Amino acid sequence: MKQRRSNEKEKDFLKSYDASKFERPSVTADVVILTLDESDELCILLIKRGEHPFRGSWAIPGGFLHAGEESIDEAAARELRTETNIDDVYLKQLYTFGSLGRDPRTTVISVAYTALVPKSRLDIRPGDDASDAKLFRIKYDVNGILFFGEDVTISEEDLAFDHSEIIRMAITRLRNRIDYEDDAFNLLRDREEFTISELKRIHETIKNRSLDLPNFRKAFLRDYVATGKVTDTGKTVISKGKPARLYALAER
Amino acid sequence: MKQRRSNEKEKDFLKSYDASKFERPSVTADVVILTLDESDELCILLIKRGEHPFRGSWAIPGGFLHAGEESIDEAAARELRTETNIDDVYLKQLYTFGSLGRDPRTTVISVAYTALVPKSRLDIRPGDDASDAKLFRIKYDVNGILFFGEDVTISEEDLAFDHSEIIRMAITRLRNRIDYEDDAFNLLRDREEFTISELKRIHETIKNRSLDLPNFRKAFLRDYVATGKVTDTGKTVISKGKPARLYALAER
DNA sequence: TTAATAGTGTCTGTAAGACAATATTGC
DNA sequence: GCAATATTGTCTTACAGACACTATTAA
Repeated sequence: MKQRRSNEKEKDFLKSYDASKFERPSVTADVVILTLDESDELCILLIKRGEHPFRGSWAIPGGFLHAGEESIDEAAARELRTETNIDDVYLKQLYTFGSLGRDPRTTVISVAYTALVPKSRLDIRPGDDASDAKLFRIKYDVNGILFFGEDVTISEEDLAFDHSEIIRMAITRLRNRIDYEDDAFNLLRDREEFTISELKRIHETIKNRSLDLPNFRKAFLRDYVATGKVTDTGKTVISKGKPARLYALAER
Repeated sequence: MKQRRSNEKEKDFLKSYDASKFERPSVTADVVILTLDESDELCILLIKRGEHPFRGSWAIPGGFLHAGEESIDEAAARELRTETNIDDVYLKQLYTFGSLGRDPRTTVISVAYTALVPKSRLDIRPGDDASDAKLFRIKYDVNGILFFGEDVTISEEDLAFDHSEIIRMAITRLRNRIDYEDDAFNLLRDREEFTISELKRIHETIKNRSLDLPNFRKAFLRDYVATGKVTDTGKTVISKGKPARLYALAER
């Protein structure tokens, strides 16, 4: 026991003094990129891995931290940019995943981020380590989440690594945040003007349940219009019934 | 080895294939260990660093991940055990800090955790990399947080690395969680039985503001007693005024 | 008795949710 | 006119907070 303790001690000393002498884990920044399609359904960007491990499996985009050259937040932004050509959107750290064996190669610590992106700004292109990149519609099933691509449908178990866990956490977090943060607007920021019904539909998508329009409207007027976060444009738009009033994000 | 198509591509390939050829960051698990003292004031365990960098400065306990031997959660638990001889308490991941230059040596990614511990279970002993370890009372000041030790008082700026930021985030998170999670009980779990006033005082400490006892009581009865999480022992305890009823955590 | 603490009751304002009723458009 | 959608209004319930009031102990 004593002996073991002094071994420990030397290891710690050397580690803090010259960390390069010791095995270090790899660190990746992985990004759950969410958007809404034309029907206001929730979509996620997945890439098809071009390299081992999990070559050929779908995964969320991510890549190794360029240690010394960038912060972990910058690594996440770089991954987002690489995959979608987007800068400057909602991008927040989600959680860090570091179970043993989550990567079959070696110890990989994955710092996961969530990005909320207006679809119109997406310019999808597979990064160097991917053979394909696609948007998938997210649907819920008794067995979990299904991902509907244009020509493929995959389930949670098909995803590489523990990415299904990461995605589930991202969706849960978004659901919990949407009531008291302005996240929904980040998903539609390209839409200059919008109606209450449109915003309600987005909330319904994220929460995966239907909402009462009169009550939603009441809360919207109280929390966004009365507080000045959103302004009434005075304009209306006509679709099938009574014209709806158009609102817009207030200037900042 | 593949043909060189672009520097980026080759870099990525090698990184994913043989990550040891590339510079990796060091990863640490750091733990904000919080407890309450006899006066129900919030305290934090800080260690005095015995090694460079920041040798001699106070810091939260932490250490390098033993890559391949433990998960990041296990590393945090190990750090907690090393410093306090405690296992099996509230220990949750807080946030991951990975700014450039947060450690002067090299890139260090720090996965921070929060531990809530009953003081009676604390058995403080400096780890191998520390020359001292002490509890400090947390006090708020116009300039930030002050830490009162038995014979030292330090301020946020005296802390090593970005540990003041980590501590502030831990306290903020605890404050936001205490209303809808049962965290407060984890800070007093050794106290078998407790009165409503005692629990209220803990909430006041964490929120750093005074609460109304009748209203606190109402919420306590509704959220804890009526739901069965806490049982009324039927006993009372006398101090200075009317005897107070004793409650206890329900058996699990 | 008084001081101190515990506990009860009441009132107000606000928010969530169910849902009825009305308004304005295209057809 | 009718169907569809938007908007307004009403009612109930729940919770937060302020605060008056009562209860029970020690000294």
